[in-house]
Amino acid sequence: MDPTTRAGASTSALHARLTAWYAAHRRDLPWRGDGTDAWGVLVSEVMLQQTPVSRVDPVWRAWMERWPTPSDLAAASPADVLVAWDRLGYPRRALRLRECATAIRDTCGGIVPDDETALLALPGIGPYTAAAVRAFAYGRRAVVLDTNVRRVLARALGGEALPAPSLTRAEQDRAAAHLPLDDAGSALWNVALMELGALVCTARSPRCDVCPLRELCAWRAAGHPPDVHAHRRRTQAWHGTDRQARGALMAVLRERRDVAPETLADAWPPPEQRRRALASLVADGLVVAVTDDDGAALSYALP
DNA sequence: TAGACGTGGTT
DNA sequence: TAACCAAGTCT
Repeated sequence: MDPTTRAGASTSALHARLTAWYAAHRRDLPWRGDGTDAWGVLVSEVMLQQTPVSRVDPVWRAWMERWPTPSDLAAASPADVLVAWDRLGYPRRALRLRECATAIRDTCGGIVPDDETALLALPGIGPYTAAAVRAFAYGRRAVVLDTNVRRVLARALGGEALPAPSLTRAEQDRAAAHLPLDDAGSALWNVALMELGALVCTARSPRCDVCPLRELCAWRAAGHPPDVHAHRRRTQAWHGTDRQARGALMAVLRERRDVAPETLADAWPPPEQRRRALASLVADGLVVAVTDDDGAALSYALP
């Protein structure tokens, strides 16, 4: 039996169980509705980058109501976009999404492209989001490898508790080898795999007892061995970091849009760290400084 | 390629 | 409580 046949047979058994489970347990997320076009899917994917579904849901609904097309968002001010982004986090994503909308309007005729090269050329769109738009918005065959899919495949096929810290070539090859060959089948495979990772095959407490793949799972067959990458994972510091300072300053600016330097001093007292955070926010285009003739800051505002 | 980049719920 | 984790991208 050649490798292609083996992979095909394995995929077939997994696919049948996975799709049956998905049909019964899929969530009715707003961006999965029939009324959602490619722009809506793209917006949802950018918002969902490193951000839980529950936080994205209300923001996405309001966003699509306000800016239903790329041209609508492109015409909005950065300040309005940042305020609407609210507390989704990583506010640079909001700015990039607006730049993405501008690029779609100016270079793609206002239509979200369906080919990988054009998608990857857009601001804020990387390998995952490009594949997700092709698969979920256009029903095309694409290797969708987000954190959920990586984890499910690492367990079911690789027998490991968790995937490596960063995406490997071997993982991409394995995912490609198991992807159904047809457009519709591959699109369903992708969304079902992702949903299983989100609802059952979770990072912390996987619900193996109700998993549709349990009889086929290599990790379960191996006795659930621990994560071999554990020693390489380092936790991200937060308290007292410049990152936390940036977040505190942006929270004030979202609320007031334009504030005196003293107001920001109240929001983040340590002067040197505040200066550093503000400088980086200005460099990122998230904040603008209004200065007098001597260059002293009179106020800070959203762009 | 490793590190930077928000925010808040869960364990 | 501190740490972990969430549909990644960019530099």
